[in-house]
Amino acid sequence: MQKGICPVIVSSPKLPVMTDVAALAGVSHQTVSRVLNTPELVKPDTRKQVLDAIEQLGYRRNLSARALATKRTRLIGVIDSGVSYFGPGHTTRAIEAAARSAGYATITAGVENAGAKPHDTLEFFLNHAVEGLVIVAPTIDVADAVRPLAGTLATVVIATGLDAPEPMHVVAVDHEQGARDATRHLLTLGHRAIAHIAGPDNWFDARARRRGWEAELRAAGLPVPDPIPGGWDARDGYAAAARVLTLPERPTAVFAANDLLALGLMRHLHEVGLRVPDDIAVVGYDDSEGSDYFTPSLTTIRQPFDLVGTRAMSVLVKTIEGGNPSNMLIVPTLIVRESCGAAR
Amino acid sequence: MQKGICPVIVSSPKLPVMTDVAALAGVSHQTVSRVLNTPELVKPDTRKQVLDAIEQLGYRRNLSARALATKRTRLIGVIDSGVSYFGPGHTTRAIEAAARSAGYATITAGVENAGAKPHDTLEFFLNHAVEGLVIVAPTIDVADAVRPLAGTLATVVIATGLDAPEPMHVVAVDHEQGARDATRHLLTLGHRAIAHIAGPDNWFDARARRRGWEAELRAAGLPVPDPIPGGWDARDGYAAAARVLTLPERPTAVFAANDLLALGLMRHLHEVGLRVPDDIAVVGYDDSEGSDYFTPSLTTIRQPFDLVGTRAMSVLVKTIEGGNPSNMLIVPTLIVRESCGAAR
DNA sequence: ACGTTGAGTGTGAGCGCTAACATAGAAGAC
DNA sequence: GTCTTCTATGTTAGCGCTCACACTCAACGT
Repeated sequence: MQKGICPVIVSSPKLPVMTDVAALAGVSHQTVSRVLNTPELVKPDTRKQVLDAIEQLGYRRNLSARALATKRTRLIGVIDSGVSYFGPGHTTRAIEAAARSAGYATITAGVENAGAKPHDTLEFFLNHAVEGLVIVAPTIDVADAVRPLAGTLATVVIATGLDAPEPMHVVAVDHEQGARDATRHLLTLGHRAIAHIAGPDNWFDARARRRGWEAELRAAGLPVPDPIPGGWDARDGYAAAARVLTLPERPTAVFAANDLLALGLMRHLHEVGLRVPDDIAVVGYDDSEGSDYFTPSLTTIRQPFDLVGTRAMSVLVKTIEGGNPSNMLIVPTLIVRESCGAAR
Repeated sequence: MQKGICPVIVSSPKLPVMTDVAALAGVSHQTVSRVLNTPELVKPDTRKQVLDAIEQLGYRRNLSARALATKRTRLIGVIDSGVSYFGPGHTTRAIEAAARSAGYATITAGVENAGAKPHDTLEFFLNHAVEGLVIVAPTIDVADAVRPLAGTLATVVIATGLDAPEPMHVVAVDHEQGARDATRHLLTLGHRAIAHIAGPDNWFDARARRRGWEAELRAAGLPVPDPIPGGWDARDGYAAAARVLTLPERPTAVFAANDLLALGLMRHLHEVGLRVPDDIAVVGYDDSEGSDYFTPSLTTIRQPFDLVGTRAMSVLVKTIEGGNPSNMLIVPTLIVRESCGAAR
């Protein structure tokens, strides 16, 4: 509540424009433009003159004018779930970094935010004339909303097992394989009754993990019980635990669709006096921060989030710039820790 | 490697522009502009004509042209740490949502990403002519890098205890108070030797939490030991545990600067056979996801991340649009759970 | 001597929008 | 009925950049 001089933001005298630079350097505005865009076409002496003038005036080019003239915004839209889950958050950051070094800026918007529908988010991006779209951690409805656009707008989806991937590009993390690895690990340890707590059924990732678990059980000639419906949160895992324990054939191991589910599950098991891994083995997914310090530390599946983000951008940029992006399946890795042991 | 028709992105016939809409509606382009910007100045009949034409053509206005003409980009830069910590991630999402409904788009960039220095990130935002800047979870060096700009660019920092806050605006979460609450809670339970595992010393938040702990101990007439240096990660908490246990006066309680530190600490205590809360009480900070399902569940301090984001945007928008933002101190709340009990 | 090349630079138009002003016509004042 | 006022709309000139093209001048071949 102090009284004082409020440093009002004075509208600066006038930002220098290209012709100002040109005048100072003694060249035409087009030469300045060339120095900025195709420096190799400008004689070194001239170039230096211009660069000095730019420096001296503190000139920055007006990207709006540039976008207007070139019809390219160099903007990329990133759609995420709007919830700060560990994995997607990580990937989004990697995308931003990769975009920036490729000369693009990202505008991010969460779907599910404040009741915003996927359609609104798309509308937002379209208004901003993004040149490409990355969809992180897609749900069915987001994918459906985006699909009609994918023919005209470069689009990359980060997901495995997307039905009808064309005309979207897919950067696939092989969650099905990750889930198989997790399940196989438990099989190798001698477990024969392995339950699964699933993620939200409208997420592609959750479905893929479920499919991997099913496939591996089937490959081992084991019956496949119904997965326990879950979500992504610890409380879902906690709630699912009760159902795990009342399954007709009491499982000796549980594969949870993410680490938080596993945490909630382990908490519940602890409360009812069951020990992990001695009584029930648990495997999570994501290698979330802290999972290595849970008690017991969590066996889990690690995804290379940075790589995923980098790949997504490289595919997107190639698509935008008319290349032919190669496909690549990113395989997550099993991290063995304390939460599973041999079956009794 | 399938051979097939690659659906090349055909450059669309031509996106409709304002004059196309005007022609169809039988008005001038300026009337179209008015319908979009100041609809109340247009006669309802005309307005409907125009709106119908817009609908029919699928017209979207070109924001680059608009920005060029108005000299306003309606872009806001968000600087975050570049690491997906729980709190900042949450806040960033809230900022995005709030910005969108205020008619702005956010471009986010992490500092610390891929060795990018704060200066580069700032350069990036300046090139994009952002109208405002929000700094989430600031470190000393980011604040220092931004300070010189704050006179000319609307800037909001989310932090308490920022030295020389002017001319930046500050949306303050009273972490000092939060830390005092945490510490007082332990004092009330009878603890007299309360250690602190601190966050990274170059984060304002970490410093504020430390100060709160110190202030509360001092107010209780207790000696203030040196805080144990930590970080934000579980492994830092784990490492700090060893130092906690070798403190001259063995603490009966520990206040950790965030939940992950607390988790790492508890893990270590568990390994050496100490029980929480019976042997040592622990309080965390942030109410991170999962902290309510740790074993034991973690007493912690919860911040209203969404509110913080919303407030930050409201202050920023007011600043941009020439208002006089009011200050407000956001107070976090203590969440009591299992990880602390009465001192022995 | 002449055209021919090509490297380096300049000129003018125009991207799609808004701001400022100009205009037309209806409504009201006297 | 004329003058003013107000409402609704049209006209013109940029915003700052890039594109397409025009130009200049040396170097070179014939």
